[in-house]
Amino acid sequence: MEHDILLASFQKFVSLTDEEWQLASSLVSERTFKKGQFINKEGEVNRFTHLIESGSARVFYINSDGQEHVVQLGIRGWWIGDFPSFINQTQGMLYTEALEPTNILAISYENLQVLYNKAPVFERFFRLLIQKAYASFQYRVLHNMSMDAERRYEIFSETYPLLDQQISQKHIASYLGMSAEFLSKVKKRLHERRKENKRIR
Amino acid sequence: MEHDILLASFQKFVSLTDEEWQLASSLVSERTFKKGQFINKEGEVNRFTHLIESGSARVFYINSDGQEHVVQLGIRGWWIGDFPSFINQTQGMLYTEALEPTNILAISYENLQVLYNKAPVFERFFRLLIQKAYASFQYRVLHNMSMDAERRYEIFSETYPLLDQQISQKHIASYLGMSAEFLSKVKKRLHERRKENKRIR
DNA sequence: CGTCTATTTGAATGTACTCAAAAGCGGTGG
DNA sequence: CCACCGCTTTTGAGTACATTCAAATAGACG
Repeated sequence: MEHDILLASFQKFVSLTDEEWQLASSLVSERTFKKGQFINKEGEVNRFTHLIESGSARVFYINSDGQEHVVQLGIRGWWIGDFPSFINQTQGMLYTEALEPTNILAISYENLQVLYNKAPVFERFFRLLIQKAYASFQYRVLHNMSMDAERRYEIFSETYPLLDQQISQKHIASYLGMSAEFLSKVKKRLHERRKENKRIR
Repeated sequence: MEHDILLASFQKFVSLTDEEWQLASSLVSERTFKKGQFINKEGEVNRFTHLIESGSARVFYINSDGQEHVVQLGIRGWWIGDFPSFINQTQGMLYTEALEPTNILAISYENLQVLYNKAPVFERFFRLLIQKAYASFQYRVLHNMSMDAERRYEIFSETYPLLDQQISQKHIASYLGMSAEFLSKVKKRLHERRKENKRIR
């Protein structure tokens, strides 16, 4: 089916009638990005919210010293972007970049208002999606604040094995709040520990 | 006026008719907490959202090692609590504690639904409030990720001088993601730097 | 195949933490 | 009103976790 990943995403939170699905489907556009291309940039108002159909992307922040900090990672099925900017239609602080050839389903802010007005079920869906994003973000921050680098990576790789496979360690390191070199060392320690455990058993 | 801090808070985002204000005012309850008393605890569903009328409070997280991490601080005029828990009516991860004798205006989740249904302007208000909370939280996390301890405190004390005055350094240190001892050293360094600058001028 | 980027590894460094002790401050009761 | 108690803040010494820099290796892409 066309846009089946979008339907699947909706169905995680709500159920739709055929008409509702047709409506949503008609208001969605498809966008294709090359590796390294920006989906949006700092200072822009994020006019679209994006669902990844294929490929992967990262959302990141550049601080005053020019350092990049990854805020969010996404692969097929994940909604990505600067939520606060999109929701509030305010200037964003973040960049979103395709990490490989990436296909995206996009809904514009205007079309989303149309959806809200014609079918309240979508208001419910996006409210839930945003609430979940907020809660996940909070959860992640609490984890980062309270665990050391090794446990952060351990939990990440168990929670998101697909991300861990598909996305380069450089970006995962930044997402986890450590340098790329240090993640390399962390992984080495973990591997050695696992070998130890095998021998003991 | 009764509950004037609540009216002031509403008026930051929306304007209300007399009827709307009467309605809201009637659905608000007042709650008083002693120093050290918990407004809500981890594992509970946060049934109320709270606006501080007087006093102060902190929202914090206890990790698996028993360490506390302050997520939010509030004084008069601030809404506090575990937003994700209240919005989603799910089990919270956070504690909220009064830091001194504290008076709070509370709206229950049920009363909030009544408000939403009778006067859509409140739906707009709380959507904006939550969006702002999310955006602020994101902003703060990006700051914490990308600045060292000294700049974090410098920006905090400039942005929230009232918090800096009213709340103990122990909790501010935790909010800023550093130990209380280290914040003490940071402040000392800043004072010395300011003396230096005076001499040079 | 060659170039460019990502990853690994090691050494030196640094920022912030822990622990311990002293000093300061505020509240309470005798 | 003063003395004491408990909590917060300050200070110093030692330490640990993670960073930076540099160089070597591996891997991806045209």
